[in-house]
Amino acid sequence: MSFHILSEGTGPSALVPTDLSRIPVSLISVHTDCVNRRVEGRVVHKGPLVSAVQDFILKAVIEEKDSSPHVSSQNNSINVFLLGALAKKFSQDVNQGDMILVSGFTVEKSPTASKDRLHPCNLLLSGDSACIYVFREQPSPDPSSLVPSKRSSTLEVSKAAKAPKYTYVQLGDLKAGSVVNVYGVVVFFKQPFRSRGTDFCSSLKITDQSKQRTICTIFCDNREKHPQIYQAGDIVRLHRVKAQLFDGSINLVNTFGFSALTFDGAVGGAVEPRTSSQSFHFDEEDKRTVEELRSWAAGQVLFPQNSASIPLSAVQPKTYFNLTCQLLAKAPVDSTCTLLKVWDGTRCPHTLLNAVVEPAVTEGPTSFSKNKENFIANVLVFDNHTEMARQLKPGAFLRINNLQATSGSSKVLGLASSQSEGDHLAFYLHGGTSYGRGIGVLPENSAPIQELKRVLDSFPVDVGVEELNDSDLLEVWGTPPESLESDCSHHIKLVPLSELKQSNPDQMHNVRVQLRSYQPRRLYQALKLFCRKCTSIQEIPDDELVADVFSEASKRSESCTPPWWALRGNVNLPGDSPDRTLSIYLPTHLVTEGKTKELLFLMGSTLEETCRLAASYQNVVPVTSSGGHLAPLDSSAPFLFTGRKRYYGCKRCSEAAIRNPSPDGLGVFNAKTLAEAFSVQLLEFVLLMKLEVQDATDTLEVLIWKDAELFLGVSAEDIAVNQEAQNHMCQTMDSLCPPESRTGRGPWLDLCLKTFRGKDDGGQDQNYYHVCNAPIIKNSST
DNA sequence: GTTTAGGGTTGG
Repeated sequence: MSFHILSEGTGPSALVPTDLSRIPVSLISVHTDCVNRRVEGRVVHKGPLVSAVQDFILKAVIEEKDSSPHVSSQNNSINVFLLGALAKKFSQDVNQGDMILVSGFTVEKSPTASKDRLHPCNLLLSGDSACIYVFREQPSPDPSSLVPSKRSSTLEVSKAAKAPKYTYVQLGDLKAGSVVNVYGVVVFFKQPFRSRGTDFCSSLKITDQSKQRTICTIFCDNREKHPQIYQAGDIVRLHRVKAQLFDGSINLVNTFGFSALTFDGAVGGAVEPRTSSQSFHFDEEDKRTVEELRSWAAGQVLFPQNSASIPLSAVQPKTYFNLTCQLLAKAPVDSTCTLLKVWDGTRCPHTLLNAVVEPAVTEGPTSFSKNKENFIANVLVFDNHTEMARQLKPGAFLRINNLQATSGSSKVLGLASSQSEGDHLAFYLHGGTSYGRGIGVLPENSAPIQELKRVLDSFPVDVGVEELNDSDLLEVWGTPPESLESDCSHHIKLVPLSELKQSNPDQMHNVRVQLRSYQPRRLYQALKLFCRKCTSIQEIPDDELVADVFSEASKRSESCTPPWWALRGNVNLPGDSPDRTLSIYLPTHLVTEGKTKELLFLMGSTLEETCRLAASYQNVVPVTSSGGHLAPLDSSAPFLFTGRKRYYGCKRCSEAAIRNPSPDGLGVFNAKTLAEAFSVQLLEFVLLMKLEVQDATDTLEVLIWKDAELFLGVSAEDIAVNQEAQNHMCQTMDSLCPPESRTGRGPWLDLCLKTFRGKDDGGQDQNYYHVCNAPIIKNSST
């Protein structure tokens, strides 16, 4: 790799490689032989430097001076992707408007050509052969970095090399009819709502140092394109809005080419633009403008106190308020009303309405621990807001504006309450958009949600997850399900083992026993994979087999055209093999958002390399190629690595394919969302053990499965990755079955056992015994 | 090359 800056009027032309033959941008195709070729053009767009493990990525667009009138201008502009150190140098030293010469590039098909209307190919610059020369009229601010040079004879440097410059109008200077760019502090806003036309409409009132308050009405066909206002005090930058006179005052409406950036309004905070725009201009001057607006606003009273959101603990009856909260569950009540169960980690001092709804129509948990129940607020959402409510996913973080706290007996049609009539606070989001009524989904990384999460994270975790029921278990052992009373309890009479053995199947018994031995002795072998769909229990593929799958896949892997939603790049492996470079694919939207650690598709790696990379990414999906497309590995291999965790799919129930994944309601990718996107039936870790127990009368082999986790006090998933959990499991088993004793010096255990009929290996009917709730440990015996 | 809304509370 090499990188040179030449300024006008100086420098040895010897530095410029004259042996490279120039290829016009318009003639570049994927079949172009790129050896000893050069491309020249002006940088018309310079993207942000994006870091991905050890590799940086930067996207730029260069435009070649129109060489022939027959060439359409769209073929004169081409995307250039720079990787590694070159991307970093480019980011530091190249400005929009510079002329550059590149060589040592490769050409690939541009997956975004139809969208960005640029050249059908991309140039890729990475590795040793890649080379960039930068020609600039003005000397660089740092003269020491310049090569003394005279103007190169191989290039013409045009005079007009200015990046587009935006000017901003103060709100006090708006003239009706003009299309302008403005900055302003948000003093009031309405979340996007469906208009009677084709678009969503949002409304904001902004102000600036001119003290003029201006209403902006934004029409966009989807919610994401609207300014992402989280709270009053946010700062917006609007490009291409039209000033209009209405009712004697000037307002602003978006017009063609509209784009919006929004910033948090807190003085001293990072100036980070939020936007759905793929590319936008943002420089030091913009940063200054935001900071000036912030400090100006800090000294003003711009909006009423109640514009802020208040915690549930501060809600007063008969008031309207704004709430920042997390959605826990939701259920439709009727065609005009939806119930949202939300919390913010604080407890409302007033008794809250406790709405009880049909579990069948509830999305999210249908019951909560008694303690948590006290923190949950029921929000009834009416009319136009139910459409938004329908799209919400439990877990999402919300900002609900203009909730009404109604005290007194509240009767909601079709909604049962577990409480007798009385004073209970109910929260209503009435229909309409007056006073900014509406629901907004806030991303997890937003300032209001970061604050909310600090409160929620300190809340004690609920115990008890959805568990497998007994019919699942019976199916696993191929036993026909029959009606079973599941009221296993430790209160029923103790039965000696000898008597138990004589009893009929499908019965529940309580026994008091000691643990004589258990299998597997190597406890990690107790770890299995369970498919909820086909209810099969499967072995975890061993590393040797998985390593083979990776090595086979690596042989088949060849660089392929990235799917439309992804970009291709390389990654240098950290550690001991500096020359090892692997192909990676990153979802484009993550790259443009700078979220390059969240999800990576990795090609051609070994198992060991995949594990190493998984340490620095949140989600690593190993891929190979098939017919020029990304494809998953054989399903014996984990389809996903997150940190030390590996996730497997069920061979029988998956139809795996690599597709564009969407994050969950919180904007994050996890095993569940990825499995869904790739049609992978996720396997769960479970523990399966055989215990040999004894009492004074007999010995018996029993199976323990779903309660093994309770028994051992660890989760199967933790056992899979966590040495501490494994140690804990060993210690527990040692204490229940002391290794020096084969005769029962361990504690007595009260177990509930269920008998069922199954087939043994030889196909013979046999009684099996299953531990069907968490054993109670009695005092140590002698 | 521009329809939609045009802040300000019925209440379930």
